[in-house]
Amino acid sequence: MLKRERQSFILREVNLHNRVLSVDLSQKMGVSEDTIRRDLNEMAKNHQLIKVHGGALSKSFHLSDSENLVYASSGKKTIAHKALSLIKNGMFILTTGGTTIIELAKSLPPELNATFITPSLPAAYEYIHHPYIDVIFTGDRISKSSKIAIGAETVAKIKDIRADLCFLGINAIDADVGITDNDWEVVQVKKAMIGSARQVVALTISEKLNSSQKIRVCGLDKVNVLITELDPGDTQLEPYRKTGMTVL
Amino acid sequence: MLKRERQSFILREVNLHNRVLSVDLSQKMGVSEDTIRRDLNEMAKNHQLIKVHGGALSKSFHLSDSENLVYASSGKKTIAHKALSLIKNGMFILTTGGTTIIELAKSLPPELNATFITPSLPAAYEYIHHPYIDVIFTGDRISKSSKIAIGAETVAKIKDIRADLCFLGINAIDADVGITDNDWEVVQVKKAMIGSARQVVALTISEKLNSSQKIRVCGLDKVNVLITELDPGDTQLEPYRKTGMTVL
DNA sequence: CAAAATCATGCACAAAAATGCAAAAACTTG
DNA sequence: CAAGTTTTTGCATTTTTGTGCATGATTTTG
Repeated sequence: MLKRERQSFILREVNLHNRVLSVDLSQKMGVSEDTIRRDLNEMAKNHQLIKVHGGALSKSFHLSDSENLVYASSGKKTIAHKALSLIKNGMFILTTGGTTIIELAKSLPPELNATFITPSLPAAYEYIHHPYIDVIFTGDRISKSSKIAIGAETVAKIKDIRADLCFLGINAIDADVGITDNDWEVVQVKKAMIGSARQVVALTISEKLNSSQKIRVCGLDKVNVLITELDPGDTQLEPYRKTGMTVL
Repeated sequence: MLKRERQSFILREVNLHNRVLSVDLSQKMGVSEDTIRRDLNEMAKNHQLIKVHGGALSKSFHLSDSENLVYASSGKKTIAHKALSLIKNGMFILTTGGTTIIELAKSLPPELNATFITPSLPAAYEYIHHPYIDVIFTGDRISKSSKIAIGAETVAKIKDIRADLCFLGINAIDADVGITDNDWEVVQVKKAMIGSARQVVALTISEKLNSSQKIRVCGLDKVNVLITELDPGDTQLEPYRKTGMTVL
């Protein structure tokens, strides 16, 4: 059994049962527990599941608000603040989900009047609490792990839209490889969003710069603006500035 | 049971009941009280709950000035509890939004495995946090006032469904007039939901009995079950029992 | 204040994880 | 396809983590 096969089996298993034990997996596939542990650690780093002592839990398992809160912190606030400058009244704006985008949603000024379109349930939930913003939620079936709507209908609906702006919360970005992610369905949705917007804005904390995942979302040529918590002149951003995109 | 699972269960339990006793938890999960104590201490350090002698309290219990809130929602908790008895594994369940339904969503047992279909954004947001439940959100444009999806597409989507159960959070009910509401668009959606379910369950606090609004949703002949916080034998419910519906 | 319940602490033991290392498998590349 | 390189895997060893139990301290309650 190849590593890839094994990992995709693990992913199926964990999403099906919501939890797996290293011992069980080791036995089921006839490899040592060490190997399973290494797989689980790798998959945890790719945000495919949550590693815990003794096994792993599905991403949809709700816990660690504290971790999320700590993790969000000031960097994401800085990013949100920079992103706000791009938003004008009357705009149609596509957004993904993700903690950075949620932070942005929470920072929207109360007098803003715009239409937000998103496949992310948590994002929609934030937007709906805003006094003026119109919210359009695309699609019906909602993926538990990513909490966004996925599938053909969502993609089709997004393709019917011509938005002014697309805010993309991203998982990994690299000057050569471009933007990558690790969930095929999510990538399909993101691709559709990129195709439907006049201007694409990528938001990310600097930690994710120069990293890459298994599935490609798009090349950097599609990205018009990159926003991180760093100073735009920071050397880490040099390779991205060179591609001609705006760096904020 | 893994440590994280246990803690997640505790969190759910404490948020649901506002307080937990170490002894109960220890028994429910078959671990020693020491372990529970250690969990509670750890969770307290992470600000997930408040540790007290003998158990723990919910954070929200302490934050919001309790008394009023708890009493106001205690009726709804009773209703939610009664409604739970109608839900079986594997069911397809349509629900509206509204505070009563949200209370129900929060009370769903963690091991439940069912599909919930709703046009309500807050309801979907609750369902998605549950470990097993599948969530389908109907429709795209979301009305700000009611926070539910409205319009032709939503109605069309609901009409394509054959659900086992429809939980209807209602605004006004009267033995003669039936169920009424005050938002035309919302009524259209509710009508579609009633038409798409094998069994219709109306949930309401007794306060709304014998009242009516401007727009009619349906007659009582369409309602199979009525749930209030009152005892089923209460005289206030007499007129409804007479129509032949089940009163819980 | 005294009995009962609850808690903190240290300890023991088992399960799981990290680490370093060598063998095996999978891939490059000429 | 064969030799060399990289990746993957299993094993032995050490460390860490999770759990229960005993003991004595502390808090609650009647």
